Amino acid sequence: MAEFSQDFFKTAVTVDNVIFGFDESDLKVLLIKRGTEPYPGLWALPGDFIYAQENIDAAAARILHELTGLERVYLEQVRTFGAVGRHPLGRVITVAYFSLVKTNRHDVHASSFAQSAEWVNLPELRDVALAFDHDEILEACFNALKQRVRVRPIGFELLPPKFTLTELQHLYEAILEAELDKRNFRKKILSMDFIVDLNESQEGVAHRPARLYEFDKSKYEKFVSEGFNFEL
Amino acid sequence: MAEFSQDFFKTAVTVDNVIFGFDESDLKVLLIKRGTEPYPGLWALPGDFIYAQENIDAAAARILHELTGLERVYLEQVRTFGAVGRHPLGRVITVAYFSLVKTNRHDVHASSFAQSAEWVNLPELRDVALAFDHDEILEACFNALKQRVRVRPIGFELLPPKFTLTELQHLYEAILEAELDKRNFRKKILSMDFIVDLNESQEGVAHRPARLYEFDKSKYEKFVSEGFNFEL
DNA sequence: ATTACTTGGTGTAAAGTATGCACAAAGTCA
DNA sequence: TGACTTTGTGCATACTTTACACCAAGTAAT
Repeated sequence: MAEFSQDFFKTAVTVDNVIFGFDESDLKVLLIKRGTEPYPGLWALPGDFIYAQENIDAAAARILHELTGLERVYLEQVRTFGAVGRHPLGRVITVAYFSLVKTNRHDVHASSFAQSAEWVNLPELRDVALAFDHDEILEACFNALKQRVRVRPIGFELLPPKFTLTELQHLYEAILEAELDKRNFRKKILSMDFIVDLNESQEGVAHRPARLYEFDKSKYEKFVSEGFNFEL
Repeated sequence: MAEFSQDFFKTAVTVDNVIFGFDESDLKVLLIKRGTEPYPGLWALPGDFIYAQENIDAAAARILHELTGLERVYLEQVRTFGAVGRHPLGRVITVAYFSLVKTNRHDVHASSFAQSAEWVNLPELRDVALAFDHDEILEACFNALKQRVRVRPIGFELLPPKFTLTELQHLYEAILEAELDKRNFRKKILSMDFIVDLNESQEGVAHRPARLYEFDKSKYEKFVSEGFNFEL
C-alpha cells in the first residue's frame, strides 16, 4: 500500500439502489425522505457507503435488506456516477443498481440511513426533483430496466407467484410505457413457454375470473443457457 | 466533510479502458506489459487512478489520450468492478470502459503507466492470463461491444473513413463471432442508409477492386433521435 | 493476347414472424 | 333474469428473414 499516493484515497464510494415494485398496474420506486443536510426534505434513492470488506453487489443487497427485510432479490448494476460536483460535501462516486421486488408481500422498515421510506408511483415522479443527481440515476436505471425486460423475462420478479395474464400485460405496459395488443401479447408469452397454467382461477372479482399462471424458472434457465431473445 | 467517517476514504478508485482496434480482419486490444509489482511481466489493461478534480469519463479519455494521442474517441462505460481482493495492495474499485479507435492511423506512445503497450489480437488472448481481474473486465467489455453493435452502428468507429463493404462485414463478423451472408449483409446495411457510396475504387489489389464507402453521421443521428434499432 | 486466379457484386423464392382486428364466454350484482 | 365487466380466442395480410449461385472486373503469369 505504501507506494500509493494518499491523494487517491480521498474519494468515497457509495451504492445507490433503485428498488422497483409493481402494484395495481403501477410501477413504483422505493424512496427515502431525507432528514439531514444536504437536501433535507427531498426524496432520495436509498444508498450507503460501501464498507471496507464488502463487495459492491453485497452493499447493494444490504441496503435493500435493511430497508425491506428481503433477501435473494433480483439486483443488477447499471452504471457508476462520479461527476466532480455531484455531492456537496466531497468527492463521492456512486455505483447505481436497480432491484426488482414483489411489493405487496413486505412492508418497509426504517433503517440507519432512512428515517422514512415510501413507495412512490414512478409516473408521479416526472416533475419531482430528487436529491443529488438521483433524477439522472433513476432515469438511467429505468432505461436499463426497459432494455433488460426486452431481452430477459425479469418481469416475473415483480409479480406475486401466481398471476393472471392481464396483470403480466399491465406490468409490461408500465415498464415499456406502451400499449400492447392483448391477443398478440398472450400468443407470444405463451409460446415462449416459461409460464405454467395452474388451472386455478381468480377469486373475489366481480367479473369473469381469470386463469392463474406461475413462472417456470427451470424452463427459462434452459432457454437462457442456450442463448436466446425475449422480445415483446 | 466533517461528518463523514474517514473509513470511507480508504478506497481508491481507478478507471480501466479496453481499447478496441480493427486491422486486417482481426479485432485487437491495446494492452500494456506490466513492469512493476504486482503482476510484473503480465499483460494488463491500461488504467489509472481518477484524479481528485476529474470526472470519470474524463479519466478514461485521458488514459486513451496518453497512450495513443487520440482525442474525441468513442468511449463507453461498461461496469464497475470492486471485489474486495481484486487488488493485492488495497481496496481498489475500478470503473471499466471500452473505446473504439481507428488503429492504423496512430501509433502507440509510452506513458507514465505504460512502459510498453501493444496491440494484441483478441482471439489470441483466449488462454492468456491478464493481471488482476482484467480477464473478467475484458470479457465484460467485449460482451458489451457485441451487444452495442447490434443496436447502434458503432462499428464505423473502428474503420478508416473510407472502407469497403467486405471490410465492414469482416468487422461485424469479428465482433459478433459469427459468419454473415454477403448478400444479406449488403442488402441490410445499404437499406439502413447510413453509408454513402463514394464512387471510388480500391487501388493496388490483385483482383477486382471494391467500391469505397463512407459513414454518413448526420443520417445516422437523425435515425437515432427518432429511436430505432440496428440489427444484423 | 490469352488464360488462370481472386474477390466483388447482384436477385429471387420460400419460410417465418409480426400485426391488426371483433365477438362470444364466464362470472358478479341488483 | 338481465345488465355489467373482464376473459379468452383465430385468421388473413404485410413484413422480415433466410438460403442460395453465378457473372464481372481487375491482376499476374505465360
